[in-house]
Amino acid sequence: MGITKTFGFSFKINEMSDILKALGNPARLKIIQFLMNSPSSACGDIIEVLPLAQSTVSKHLSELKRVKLIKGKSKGNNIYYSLNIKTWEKVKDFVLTEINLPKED
Amino acid sequence: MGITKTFGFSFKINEMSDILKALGNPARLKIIQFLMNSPSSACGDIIEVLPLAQSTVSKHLSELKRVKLIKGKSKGNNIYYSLNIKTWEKVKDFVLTEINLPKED
DNA sequence: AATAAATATGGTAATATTTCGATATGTAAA
DNA sequence: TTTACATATCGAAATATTACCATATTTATT
Repeated sequence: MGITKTFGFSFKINEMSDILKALGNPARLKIIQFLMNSPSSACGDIIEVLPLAQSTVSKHLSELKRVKLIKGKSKGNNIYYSLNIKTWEKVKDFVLTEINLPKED
Repeated sequence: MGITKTFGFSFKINEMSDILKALGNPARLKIIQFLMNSPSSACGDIIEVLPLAQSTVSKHLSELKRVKLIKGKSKGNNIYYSLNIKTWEKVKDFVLTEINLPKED
């Protein structure tokens, strides 16, 4: 089908998998990494570091905005993107605490 | 297209986004969570906790195996799956250190 | 108001993903 | 070696994703 079943899963699992899916793409992951190193970057600067067309990058930014991993602010002629720390912390918390490693290997 | 560009991205970004993509699905994320709480579970037990057909779960397990998030061991009539700690640690490291949060918000 | 610059959106083609039922394969037991 | 059980694979249909070009929108400047 191509349609992901969400019924029968907890809200938390669905929410987190949605965020992780957004991170599961080279372009989007690189955008996140870029924004970590260069907080509040103009859209144009992000486009520059990616090997993709402007319109493609724009769509990736939209997707990251949708899951609230980033936020954009208009300033003059540009839009400056920055990370949404809250969501990133959510990911960290999930990876670190929600899912606990067993003792053995 | 549906085809993800990997050319122009570092190996690390491509590798990590591949792993994160595998985690970015409710069924697969739940499998991981389940294996955290019940290390070394029989395939059948995993199938039981998911609202999906057996064949569908099998494919999700394959995908998790492909990115080395889990490993399976035959034992008698069953296959027991467990987490691949190394890969999970890789994810944790990436989230914690490769990507550093900026000070500001 | 016209122009320019930055970014988003629409349209579309190619490919990927998810799901299921049916079937195949493997593994142990009778 | 038949039977039963557990798991994987096949085949197919529906939908999703990614990418691009072309164009629209937005915002500031002239």
